[in-house]
Amino acid sequence: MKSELEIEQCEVCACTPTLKLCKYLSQEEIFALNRNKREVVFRSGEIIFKQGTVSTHIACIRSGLAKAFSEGAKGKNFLMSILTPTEFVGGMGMYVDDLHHFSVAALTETKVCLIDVRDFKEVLSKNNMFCLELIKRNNKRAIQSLNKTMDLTQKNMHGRVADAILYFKEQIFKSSVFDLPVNRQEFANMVSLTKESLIRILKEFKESGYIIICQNRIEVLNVDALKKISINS
Amino acid sequence: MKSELEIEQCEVCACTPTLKLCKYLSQEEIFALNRNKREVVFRSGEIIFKQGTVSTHIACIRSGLAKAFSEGAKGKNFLMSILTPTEFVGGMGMYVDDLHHFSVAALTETKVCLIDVRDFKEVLSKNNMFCLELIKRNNKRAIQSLNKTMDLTQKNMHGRVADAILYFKEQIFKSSVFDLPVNRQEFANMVSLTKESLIRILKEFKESGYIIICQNRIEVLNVDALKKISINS
DNA sequence: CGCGAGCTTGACGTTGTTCAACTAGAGTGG
DNA sequence: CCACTCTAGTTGAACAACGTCAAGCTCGCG
Repeated sequence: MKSELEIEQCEVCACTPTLKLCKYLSQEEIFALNRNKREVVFRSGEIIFKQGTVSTHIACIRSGLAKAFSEGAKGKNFLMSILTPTEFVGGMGMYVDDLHHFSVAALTETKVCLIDVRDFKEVLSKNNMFCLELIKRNNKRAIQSLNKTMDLTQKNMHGRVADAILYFKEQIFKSSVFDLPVNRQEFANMVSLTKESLIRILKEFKESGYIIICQNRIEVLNVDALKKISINS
Repeated sequence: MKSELEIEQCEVCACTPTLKLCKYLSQEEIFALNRNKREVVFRSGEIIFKQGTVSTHIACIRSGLAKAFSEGAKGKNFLMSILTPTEFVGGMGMYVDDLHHFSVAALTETKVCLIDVRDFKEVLSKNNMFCLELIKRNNKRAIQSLNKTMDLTQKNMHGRVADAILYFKEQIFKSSVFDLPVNRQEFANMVSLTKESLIRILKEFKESGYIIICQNRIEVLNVDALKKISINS
């Protein structure tokens, strides 16, 4: 059984201001989402959702970092996004085939809340504002996804790598210095490159003085140069 | 004023079985959607929605063919999909920024119903099942979009062109013989290639006996070969 | 100390683009 | 009816971008 305190924390999880999905939920509905909820800690590297399996839960990242990635043919993976705390994930197959269409794995030790998709659907079916919030969130993701597809298909290597560095700096870590949570191969998978090409470009950026890179630590020195490369590529 | 007959037709437009978005709408709600609806015919080439403009309407394709395309930097366009009758389009910016995030243009003479997005939102805000149907449809599109991104970033030219031919054959025209509704440049934009590369590959497929191509008419002779190319690329 | 995984580098090969030239067909005006 | 032009399509040669392969490196760890 969960203690009162744990339920309190879980409300925070489901209703954090940055997510806003749940701002219109009643106490009763929050309780419904919490009913079968499991709080689980995944170690670095562990799979949270596996592409192709039945989607029984929605996950909310409580702490740590995770990656969402699509497993393509011949082991070619595409890293779609880095998931940070308070992000929801899962549910792309909801009302379609109830399958996971991509995989999610922990990049660091990651605590997630797993909400039963049936509870989620029940609240959706009764709370209209909750539906509208979900539509809004899905639309935001669709826009991002379209932009990413445009970038991947139209920009050259340099532009894509610059974009990824800026993504880590501005979206994920909100700091000019950060430790990459992915290895070179995974980084390359983010920008649809081979690891060799990625390494060469990181080296170029380093030699041009745009970044300092030492092991997995990156410091961005010249944001403007990277943005210029991103735009002109 | 619309005649009774026109309203009848419009109900068909909004509630056609293949769309299913409206199967849970009451007469009153259908009337609400129809209230400010405009039925408009666009000539081939005309813009229906322009990327970056305010999204005031949802369009439903009644007849003809249209293309949804994202306008990238330096005039590089990406043709996202061909829209056929009963498809809904627009609304990606709904509840986000109310802008169009891609353009839509008629490929042939195309009749569309333009539904005021405020009416659409009003029905959404009152009809839960309608919301759920929209979520379902958006999820389907998200899955397709993800698959397309994977194809574009991981398959080689031959695979992408084979996919596009099969897309026309199986999804759009449901026939082995069809007239391309796009020119070579637009076809190339679908598969993220230059028109020269596309032309060379079509020629190869022709010389291999997989297709007959004469002007804009394509006949698919060897589906299995194309599917094999698609998978192995 | 040796081992192994991830990282880095260089040489080379392939893929796909660019550029320029040419062709075919459709419209246009004399 | 014939030039003329304009656009879309096609082709080839040169080129750039990116991937592949193989080798060597680094560093943590047993």
